[in-house]
Amino acid sequence: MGRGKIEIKRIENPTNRQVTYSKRRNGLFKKARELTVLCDAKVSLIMFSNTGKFHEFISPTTTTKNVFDQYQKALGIDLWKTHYERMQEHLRKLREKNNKLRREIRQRMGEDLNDLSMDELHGLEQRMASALEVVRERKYHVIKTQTDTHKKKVKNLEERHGDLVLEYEAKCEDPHCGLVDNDGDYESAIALANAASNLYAFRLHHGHLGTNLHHGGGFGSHELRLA
Amino acid sequence: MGRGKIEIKRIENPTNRQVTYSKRRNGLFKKARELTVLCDAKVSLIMFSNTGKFHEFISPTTTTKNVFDQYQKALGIDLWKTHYERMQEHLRKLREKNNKLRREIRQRMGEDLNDLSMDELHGLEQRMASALEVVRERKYHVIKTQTDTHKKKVKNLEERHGDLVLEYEAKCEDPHCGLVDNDGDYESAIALANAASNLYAFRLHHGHLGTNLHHGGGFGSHELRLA
DNA sequence: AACTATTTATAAGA
DNA sequence: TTCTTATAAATAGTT
Repeated sequence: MGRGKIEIKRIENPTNRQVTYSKRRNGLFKKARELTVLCDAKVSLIMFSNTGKFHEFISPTTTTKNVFDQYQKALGIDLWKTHYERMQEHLRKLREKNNKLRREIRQRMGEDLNDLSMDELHGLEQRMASALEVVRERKYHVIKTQTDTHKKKVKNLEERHGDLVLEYEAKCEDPHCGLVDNDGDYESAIALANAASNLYAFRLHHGHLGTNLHHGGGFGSHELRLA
Repeated sequence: MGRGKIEIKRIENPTNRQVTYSKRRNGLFKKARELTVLCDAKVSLIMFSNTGKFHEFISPTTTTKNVFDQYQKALGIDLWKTHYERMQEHLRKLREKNNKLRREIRQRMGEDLNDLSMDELHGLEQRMASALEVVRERKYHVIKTQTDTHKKKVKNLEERHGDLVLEYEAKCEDPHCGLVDNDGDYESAIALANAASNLYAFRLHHGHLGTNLHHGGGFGSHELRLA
């Protein structure tokens, strides 16, 4: 229909093709609209030109989603079925695993034991006992580490204290020491004395702790008290 | 285009409408096909007649699902978004919960303890210990129930045995008993004798078990051996 | 379903 | 793109 008849095959001239696309697209839309009105039908017409341009016609009495849902129902298929099903399967497996984990945990918390046979109970008990042992060992390790650190600090401080005391005594025996000779400054001597007495108190306090730690079984009793 | 011009409005005559629908539908399909070929375009044409009949045209170079995916991409929407999103959210939550459960269980199995503080370790230990106690009690309960059942069975059998023995002895003291009087049938006497001796063996065997169970501390030692 | 008189769509040109 | 117009195609009403 036009000045000349044309063969129905791809139009090679791009401009021509584009023009024809535009004209015929409008014709198609018009026909679709007419069909919708004349025959009370629902029409969905979606088009993509070869350049990717998108156009659509949808009957005013419906929506594209609606047509799609109806389309799938009419064909008895679900185009996103595999996608959904994979998700559902994933969900199902996760839920199952979750339930197993819950059960395991409940049993390890002392619940849900009624269904367990003697052997199962026995196995559970052994596993729990050995796990408990691991936890206790870990706790012991943490205590020991902390204590060792503490011990080192104390040792270090004691040494520094000893040095200070020696130094202090040396100073006192020194002929320059004492109130007779006031060449040294008074305040610094006071500070030194204070420092020494503070350190002594510190030594007493930590010495006590240290002694306790040196006795065998110290950790054991510690653990028992903490357990 | 036809013998007369028609107004574009719903055709009230159903037959007429149906005929027009059929004719124009074909025309639309033909035009869609021509557009596909001439302009190298992708066309999806879905139609539902007012009677619910479904027809579609789809360019041979694509699929309906494809057109729909492209359609959604072109519009930047996802018609099934909410559905998907709810599923994804569900999945995410389940996975999260799963991980928490795994961690809890691993810790109760004595793994993954390094990140735990002293207090956490202590709490875990206590929880595990008390759960272990529950499991042990349950096991004790199962043992006790089984043993009680057993005991009852033994008692029952012993009583029945006693009755049989009495009955048997009574029969032997009976004047009809013995080889002198052969009124009774020989085979049944043999059978009775066999039954009695079997029962005696049974009594000895189970009597031993029963004795063991009657002693105090039986359960305790039982438990220790099984633990 | 055909037929066909008419209307409508559109190819080519401007 | 849009308009024009000669011509091809579609189709309303009829058989």
